[in-house]
Amino acid sequence: MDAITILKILSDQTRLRILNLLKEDSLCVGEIQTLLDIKQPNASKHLEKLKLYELILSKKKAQWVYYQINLEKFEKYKFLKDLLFSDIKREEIFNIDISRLKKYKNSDLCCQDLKNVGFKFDNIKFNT
Amino acid sequence: MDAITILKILSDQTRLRILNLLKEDSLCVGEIQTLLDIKQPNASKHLEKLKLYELILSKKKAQWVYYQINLEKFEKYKFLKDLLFSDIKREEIFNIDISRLKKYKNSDLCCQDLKNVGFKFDNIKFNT
DNA sequence: ATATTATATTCCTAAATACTCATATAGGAA
DNA sequence: TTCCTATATGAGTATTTAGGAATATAATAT
Repeated sequence: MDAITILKILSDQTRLRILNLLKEDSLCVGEIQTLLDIKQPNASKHLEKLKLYELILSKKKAQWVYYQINLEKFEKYKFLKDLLFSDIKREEIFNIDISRLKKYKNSDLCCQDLKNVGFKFDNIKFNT
Repeated sequence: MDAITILKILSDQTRLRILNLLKEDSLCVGEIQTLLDIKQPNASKHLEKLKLYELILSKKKAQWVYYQINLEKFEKYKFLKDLLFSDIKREEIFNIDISRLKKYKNSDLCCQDLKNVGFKFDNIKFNT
């Protein structure tokens, strides 16, 4: 696995948004799909690619598949840390995604609820 | 200019090889073309792209155009430093390119000579 | 069993892009 | 001027790839 391959994987906005979320927390496909407001097959395919090149790991729990960052890769390729934990923080889209993630985590919604709410999520007021 | 754009620019082996050379020294098109053993229009186009996104700067001297790293970008995007000065050093192709560059710099060849020698450069013994 | 939900996969299309060849531009030398 | 060299640009091609729609697989629930 060389640097070029990793750069190619990263140079897609959807995948970078996914990694940006996963660096905060482990998430299942449906959560990612809703938080980023993308189609399910699209989310699944990007996750497959990220997993194929070992940037993320997966764990199946019942019918859900949870994905998480693979810290090993982040230790090997040092540029990944600066990129995800520092450089992209200046860009709005990644901050918005994190806000939505935090709003979700602070709510009492579960994965299924979130999927039902969909991208109307932003307009919901929570009592937490 | 966002991180994705920069990642797209970097996720091409030829461009990364060019940046790898330029991080060592300022070079003209013909030198890059020969050191990397690629066609002239190809070198020119990659350099144009790197320049368009301000990863490199150019300076014209007579009929030669010299390109150099744009350090400003490397200050702004911290991941660039780790990538170029640390992560890719583990990969053979980038080390070979640097070796050829050093061999050239230690010789008394100039840009024109190098172009004439072409990729037979590797077999030449220098008396320096 | 059937129904429902979560995720993955297949097929297709549209867009992006790296490369080559041929040519154009621009500068220097004779 | 003409010739030669350095670099840039244009046209054409081939490959890659992100995304959507439809479908398949897998697990749970009733």
